[in-house]
Amino acid sequence: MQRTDFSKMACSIARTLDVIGEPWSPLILRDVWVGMSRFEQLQADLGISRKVLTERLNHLVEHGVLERRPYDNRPRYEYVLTPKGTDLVDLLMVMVGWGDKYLAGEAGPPVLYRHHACGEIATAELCCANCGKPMHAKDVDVLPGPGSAV
Amino acid sequence: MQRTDFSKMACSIARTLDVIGEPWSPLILRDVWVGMSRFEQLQADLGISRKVLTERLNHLVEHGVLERRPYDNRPRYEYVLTPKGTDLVDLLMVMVGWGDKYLAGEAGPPVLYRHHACGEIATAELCCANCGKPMHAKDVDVLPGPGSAV
DNA sequence: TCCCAGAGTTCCTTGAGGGAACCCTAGCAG
DNA sequence: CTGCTAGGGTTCCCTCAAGGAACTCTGGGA
Repeated sequence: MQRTDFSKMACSIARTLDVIGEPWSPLILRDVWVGMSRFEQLQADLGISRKVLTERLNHLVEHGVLERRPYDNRPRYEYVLTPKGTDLVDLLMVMVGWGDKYLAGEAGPPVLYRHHACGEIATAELCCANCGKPMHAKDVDVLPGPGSAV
Repeated sequence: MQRTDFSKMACSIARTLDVIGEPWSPLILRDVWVGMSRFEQLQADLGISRKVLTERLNHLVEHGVLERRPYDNRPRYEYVLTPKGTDLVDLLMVMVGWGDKYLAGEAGPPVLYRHHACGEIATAELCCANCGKPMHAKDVDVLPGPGSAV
């Protein structure tokens, strides 16, 4: 939890950060995405403190990003992405794209994506949902919306 | 700075978080993006501690995301996005998209984007750079790449 | 000469992250 | 029916980063 509460700001970035902006949260999501779903697995893979892992998982469950579900008669649980959480993977894919481009170095990208639709190894790009053309920082004007603070 | 150093992990998400994963960093980037470039402006708009703002700006400049440039004969500086930083705005736009969808509430989205190419208010979507079709979590297989730790 | 604004720096206090040890709940083996 | 084990957490203490307020430094301008 940040010291300053971002959730009250009139900004979707700040509100998103309130959900997954804490340290480790995106990495937990990544692991769950690629199939690592149990407490012990996550703790061992990330090397995160058990206390912090507990806090993060609870926070993500509270916000509807993960679902905690039993997988045994014994008190055993696994964490899976909800639809809301699955949509957050978009964010991870964009982070991967930027990291691959600027930080991967000589070794090249650690993971690759094969796109089902075309069968090729490909990267993700931001496009306009309306016209389908590329949509980056320089391709848009920013305008105040209905939920603006002003 | 997180206690645990993410920059050594063989993961582009972790390495990206090492650059902009600290609290406030994405919000600083957002402000710079929409034209707020000076220390006093940022401090007043965000309500961030001056000490932390200094740390964050230095960190972002060191990593080549922002450039610190003088704008007066007096020792006055402004911060502007580098091309590397401009590419990070993609990440912000995806965060905005997710926040708008799940967290905006009744008031609606705080900001809107007008896409130059089509002139319409639009949202950003992730597409395959190869075939141009939508590319979300369920549309890809994840494969180990050349920079994989294994 | 004094005042001012921008851009930091210094100092103190509090509380979150790291790490290790501990606990609790089934199953199962003897 | 006792003890062992594994998963999934709690508890505790220590350190260091975030908050916040006060202070500094630089170069105009009145």
